[in-house]
Amino acid sequence: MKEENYLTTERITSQKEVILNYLRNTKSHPSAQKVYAEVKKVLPRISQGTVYRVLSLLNKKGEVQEISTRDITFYDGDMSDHSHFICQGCGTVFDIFDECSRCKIIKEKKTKVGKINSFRIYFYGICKKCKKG
Amino acid sequence: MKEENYLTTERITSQKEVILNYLRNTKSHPSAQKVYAEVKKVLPRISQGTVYRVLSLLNKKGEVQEISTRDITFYDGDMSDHSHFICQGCGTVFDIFDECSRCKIIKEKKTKVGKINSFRIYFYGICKKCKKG
DNA sequence: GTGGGTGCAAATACTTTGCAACCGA
DNA sequence: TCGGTTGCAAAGTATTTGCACCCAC
Repeated sequence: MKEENYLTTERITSQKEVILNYLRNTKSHPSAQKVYAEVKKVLPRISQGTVYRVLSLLNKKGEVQEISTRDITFYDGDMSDHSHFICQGCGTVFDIFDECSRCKIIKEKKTKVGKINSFRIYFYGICKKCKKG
Repeated sequence: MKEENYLTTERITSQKEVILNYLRNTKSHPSAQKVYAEVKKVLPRISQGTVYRVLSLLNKKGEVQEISTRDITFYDGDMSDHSHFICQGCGTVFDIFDECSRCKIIKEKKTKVGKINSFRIYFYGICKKCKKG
């Protein structure tokens, strides 16, 4: 009758280290496929399955965050307090460090959804570049 | 040399009408699969492809809106000004009519992303129910 | 040595698309 | 009639998973 995380010790492997290191040192928001391609340069034998499993694990641990768009899930190694703007045209993810005080209040107060201690804010729209073209 | 929407007239079909009617008259946020299942009760011969195509069309025309989560894209026939809260635990989409004045300002002013006339706001977190369980 | 992690490949699941038939204007 | 739309089925794509082997502790 094993519960989640019951009596298990997480093991540190080079795969995890390389993936986390890559996400911490990029300012882009790579997809799992992109992470796979990049990490493969360092660890040629790594598999897609491992990349997806490690990314999921890191997300659950709060070491990285997932940014899910219509088609692809992107990953961000920057866990500082910021929001994201996702362009519905080209799918690009932009960081928004411009903090919203009203949203800060919502974060700490009751909402119709219930009491929420922390959540992420996403903006969906059309970016400057796509608006032109 | 046909451009997008160049010299084409949109045709009104029962498929479109039934799908739009269904989305306008539900307060839930059904997935394409759910729309397919429900509409099939009225139009037994409708196909998944048609449902996806019509939903995509209605979204482009601004008659309904897509709400994309990690796994599934949901559809909302309510185009009034409101935001969404998406539970990362159970995937449920909640409406948030609690307007954020600061975000309203961002909507109309320049941001680091560029000048944005309209966009949607999404909150990702854990809902009350999932927090308990 | 033990059991969590990994590589590999097959399987999922949602969504898209090619094509011939269909039908609204 | 004309060409946008549909049904059907196959294909596409991101992601997940079963399993035997591997290796960090």
